[in-house]
Amino acid sequence: MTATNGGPTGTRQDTVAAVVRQWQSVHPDLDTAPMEIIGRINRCAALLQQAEDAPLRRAGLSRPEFDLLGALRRTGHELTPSELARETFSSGAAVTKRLKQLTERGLVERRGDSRDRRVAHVRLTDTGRDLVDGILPEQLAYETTVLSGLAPRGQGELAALLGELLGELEGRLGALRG
Amino acid sequence: MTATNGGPTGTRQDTVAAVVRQWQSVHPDLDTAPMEIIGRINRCAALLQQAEDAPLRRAGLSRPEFDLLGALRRTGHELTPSELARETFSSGAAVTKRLKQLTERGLVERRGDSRDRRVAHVRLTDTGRDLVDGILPEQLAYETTVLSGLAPRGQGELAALLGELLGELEGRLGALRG
DNA sequence: AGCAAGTGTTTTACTCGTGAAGAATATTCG
DNA sequence: CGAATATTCTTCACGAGTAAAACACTTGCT
Repeated sequence: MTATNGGPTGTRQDTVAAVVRQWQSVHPDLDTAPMEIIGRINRCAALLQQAEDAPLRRAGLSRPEFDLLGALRRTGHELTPSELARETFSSGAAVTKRLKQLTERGLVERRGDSRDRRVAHVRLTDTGRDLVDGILPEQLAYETTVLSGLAPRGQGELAALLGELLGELEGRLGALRG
Repeated sequence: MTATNGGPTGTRQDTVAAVVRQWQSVHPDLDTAPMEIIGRINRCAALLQQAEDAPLRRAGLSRPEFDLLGALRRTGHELTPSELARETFSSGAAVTKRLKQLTERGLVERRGDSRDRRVAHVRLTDTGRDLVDGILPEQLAYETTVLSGLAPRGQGELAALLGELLGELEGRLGALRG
C-alpha cells in the first residue's frame, strides 16, 4: 500500500493518519486538521489507559480509585467528598461509591465534621498511604518507559503544547457550550 | 526553578501543572515528567469529549455511534461487525448493541453474506449517509473553534508530536504488557 | 461422510458511571 | 422563632461497556 515508512528516524504510521486520509479522499473540501489533534489525543488516551493501568491493576486499584487516593496523598490533608469530586473531576455519586469500597478495604477513613454534620472528612489510613507511596514510583517508571519512544526534546515540547492547550480549554470551556 | 513561564503570549496555568507541583513537594525525589504528558492527555481527552460531543448530541448521536457511522462513510463500502469493531477500537459486543440501535433508527442496514452465513454486512442507509455528511462539517468547524486557543504553528507541532507518540504506542503496545 | 476445531456474531451477567430524587443538616430572613 | 431555601452527601434507576459463554455456521482432518 502507501507504506512509505521505515525511514531513518522511523516515523511510523499511526492509525489516525490513515483515517484522516480516508476522510479527505471522500470529502476533499473539508479541513480535517482538527482530527489530527483531537483524534490523536483520544486514541493516545485510550492506549495509554490500557497500558498504564497494568501496574495499578496489580495492586488491585482502578485508575479512578488511584486518583482519589492520590488526591489525598498529594494535598497532604483530609478532604471532603465534594472536594474529592472536584479534585478528581468526577461526580459526587462516583466518589461516594469509591469511598465505600476504599473504606471497606481499609485504605481510607472518614470522620464527621463536628460543626456541620452534613460534611465528612476523608483521610488515608497508614495502609492507604503506604500503598500509594509504593505504587507511585512503579507507576512513574512504567510511564517513562511507555513514553520513551519519543525523544526527550520532543517530550518537553509535547508537554508544553499540551499544557498550553489544556490551559485554554480549562479557561474557556465553561463558556463554550454550543 | 522550572516555573519560569509567563511566556510572551501569556501561558495560562493548567490544573495538571498544579497537581504535579503538589506531588513534587511531597516526593521531591520522583521524576514526575511523565505526568505532564499523560495527565494532560487524559485531561484534554475528557474536556474535549465534553465539548466536542455538543454538536453530535444535537443530532442525537453519541461519539461512539458517530465513529461507527463515520467508519462506514469514510471507507465507502460495507463492513462486517468485526471490521467495525477493529475500525472503531471497541469490543464486538459494543458494536452489536450500537448496530441494533442504529438499525432501529434507520441509519444503517444489514444483509447476510451469501457464502458464509455467519457474517453480516453493514452499510449506511441514505438517511445515515446524509446525517454523517451533514454533521461532519459542523463537527469540524466546532473542533476548529475549540482548538483555536493554540496558534496554527503550535497546532501543527502538536499534531506531529502526537502522531509520533501514537505511532510508537500503536507499534509497541502489544509487546509491553507489564 | 462425520466429527473436531475454528470463526463471526450475539447473548448474558456483571461493573461502573451518571443525573435526578431523597435525606439530613445549615442558613437566611421575614 | 421558624418557614423557605440552600448545601452536602447518599440512594436509586438506568444506560453503556466488557469478558466470557453461547450460538450458528464453516473448515479441515481422517
